[in-house]
Amino acid sequence: MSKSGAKKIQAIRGMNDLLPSDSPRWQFFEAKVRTLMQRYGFDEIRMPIVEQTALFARSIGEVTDIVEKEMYTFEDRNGDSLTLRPEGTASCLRAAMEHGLLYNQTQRLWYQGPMFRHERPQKGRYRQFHQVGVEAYGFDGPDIDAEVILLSARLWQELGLSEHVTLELNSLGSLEARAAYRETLVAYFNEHRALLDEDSLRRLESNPLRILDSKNPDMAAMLDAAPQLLEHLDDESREHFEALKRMLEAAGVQYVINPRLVRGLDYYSRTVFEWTTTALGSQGTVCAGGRYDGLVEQLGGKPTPAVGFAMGIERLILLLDTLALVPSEALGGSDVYLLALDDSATTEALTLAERLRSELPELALTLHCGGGSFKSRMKKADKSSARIALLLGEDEVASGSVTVKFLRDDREQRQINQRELATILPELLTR
RNA sequence: GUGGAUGUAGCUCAGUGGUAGAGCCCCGGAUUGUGGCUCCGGUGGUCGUGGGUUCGAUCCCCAUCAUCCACCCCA
Repeated sequence: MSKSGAKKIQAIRGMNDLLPSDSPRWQFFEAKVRTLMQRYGFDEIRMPIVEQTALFARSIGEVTDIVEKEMYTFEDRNGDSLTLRPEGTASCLRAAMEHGLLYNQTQRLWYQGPMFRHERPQKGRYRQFHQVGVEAYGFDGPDIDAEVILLSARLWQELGLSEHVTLELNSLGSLEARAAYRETLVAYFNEHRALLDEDSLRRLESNPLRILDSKNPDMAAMLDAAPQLLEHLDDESREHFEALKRMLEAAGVQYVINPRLVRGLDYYSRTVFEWTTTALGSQGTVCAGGRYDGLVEQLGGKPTPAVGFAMGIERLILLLDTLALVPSEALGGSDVYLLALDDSATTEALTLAERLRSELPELALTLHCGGGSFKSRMKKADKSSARIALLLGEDEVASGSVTVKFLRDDREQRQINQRELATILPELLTR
């Protein structure tokens, strides 16, 4: 509260602080992801948050909502148009191409970090949000499609989410087949123009496939009778899709074919998929991706097949939270709280803490700082997650010992020689 | 960009046209070196911001900002 009356500065709308009480679940999630990627042979890549605006315009599609109205775009001091990345696929591909990672070789990459889209925030949707992305380059068969889907399925399993998410699957066909289907569809919609709502009329120009996704009940019958994407696939895409389905079945992964699953970004072709949940309100997609075989060429590289997906970390954490799936032992905190009984032993407490940290590198020890009454020091020990409090008073200093008090178990406290602490403390903590 | 709801203590929320309260939290004490339970006391708010009506507004009116939810779109 300032007396000056100056306006409070707050965080930008839709950009959230991650508070100390939140970060343990993020770390829990991130640790799961990191080891999983390693187990599947995917290597981490890190890209800048800012790119040339043209990268996104050329990859995501000029007429998509993201590019048209959701990007944080600004001019650099030298007049270049720069953009805060709205997604990771384009950046990842740019980096891989720029450093020759696609030259005569395949790549399996993953990344994690903030993305930016200027949308109205709501539950599970923020202007700065975080994604984990997975991209595989140079594989054209359905095995890699299955592999990345299985990777995601295993993550749900490890997080305890399997029962709460559904895999939706579709194929968009080759870019040529998709373009042909698009014309058929536009012709159909034009025949039934009178039934289209305002949004759909707009999409008829921009992205007619998305009309299939409409939730408007008045259009349901007309949409049901519309030409089906899956019936207009080219033979190669059809075989690819059938093979993928067989592989998923062999691996025991359940899926639902959703012929209206289209994905919003222009670069997708063939396989597209989404993992959805009903537990998060209207932002039900927690992970989505697919194939984008044409994108490398579109960005000026040699034709290179590619497949990938991105998951929304906020949404997944929200889901873990609502389902109470973050184990309490993952919540971190200290093992031991070391306190001087009064100010006379402050220095001894400090040096003892340092000695223990040298002798027991695995130990999480919080040293009481800031004085206060003995009672308040004990209260802080209690508030901490520590199972053991180490007390250091005049008597202990005089005898070179420390009092060990158990804060969570019904055990007698005891006095231990400071020199024996490093060997005894780990035992006391495991029992 | 559109619609709806909500802004009172650090948090969760009551409340009234006569300048505010509870619970939790925090601090101190009951208990000179022993936390959690209990009891007592205390700190903390220009009632989102700006304007209007009024003798007087936290309350009524207008505007604005923010948050949440939904639409759109997306992870």
